[in-house]
Amino acid sequence: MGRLALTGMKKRAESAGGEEDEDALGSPLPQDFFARDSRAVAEELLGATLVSTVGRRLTAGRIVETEAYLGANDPGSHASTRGVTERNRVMYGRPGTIYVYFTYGMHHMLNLVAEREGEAGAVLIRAVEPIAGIDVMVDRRAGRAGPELTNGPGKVAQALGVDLDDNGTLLGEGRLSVREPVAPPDDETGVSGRVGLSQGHGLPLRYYLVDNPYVSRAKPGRRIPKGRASGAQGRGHDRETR
DNA sequence: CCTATGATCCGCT
DNA sequence: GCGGATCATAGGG
Repeated sequence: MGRLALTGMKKRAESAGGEEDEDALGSPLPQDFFARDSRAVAEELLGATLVSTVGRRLTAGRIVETEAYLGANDPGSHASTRGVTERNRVMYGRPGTIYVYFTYGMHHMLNLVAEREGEAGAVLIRAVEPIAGIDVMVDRRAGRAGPELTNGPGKVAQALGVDLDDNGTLLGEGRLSVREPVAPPDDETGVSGRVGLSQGHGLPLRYYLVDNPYVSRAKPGRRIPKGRASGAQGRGHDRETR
């Protein structure tokens, strides 16, 4: 929970488009990173930095909560059973593509496409810890501050200015990019069922940094032993209450 | 602290 | 028409 917050970020981003300041946030994750099993991508995105330059304003946050969405076998996924549709076709596209959809008549959901071309898979960004451009985020979030700023998928999209214009674009080529973790994440990772689904909520596909204050909500989960690869198996009786 | 409910569009059946 | 990978608010304990 090191406060690496770059509080005094110069407002040069507004005039220059943010290029210089962006580079200080770390090197972009390679495309290969996303060309893997959605669960591995979801787990390893924890600690990475999500950067937005929407509206020529730089905002960035550390990813602290994700969910994996799979293909036909996943009843909670937009790519479940039914085939390719206008909305979900991005999920079948190139790894590293941004998938944004609009729901509940008012919220945008930000996902990053995984797996490989032709196979559906994506990772929902559920929560981030603000790193840069906090004043901008507060503005976009109607004055809210603290965890309320970005502790939910709709809040993340709003704070970073993400909308349907980003849908189908590639990370690094548009207004969004993801950077390698600044420091090795020493936080423990937890896994639990996904949030808000009517189907498929039992599958352990939600990943989060244990005890991070920006994680959206407590849910029964288990801790992943340090150094282990993505563990989708096994059920624990641990409670992650907070 | 908690649970309940309304808001408000669009994609899909 | 229905219901949603949600959020903010109102109300009760």
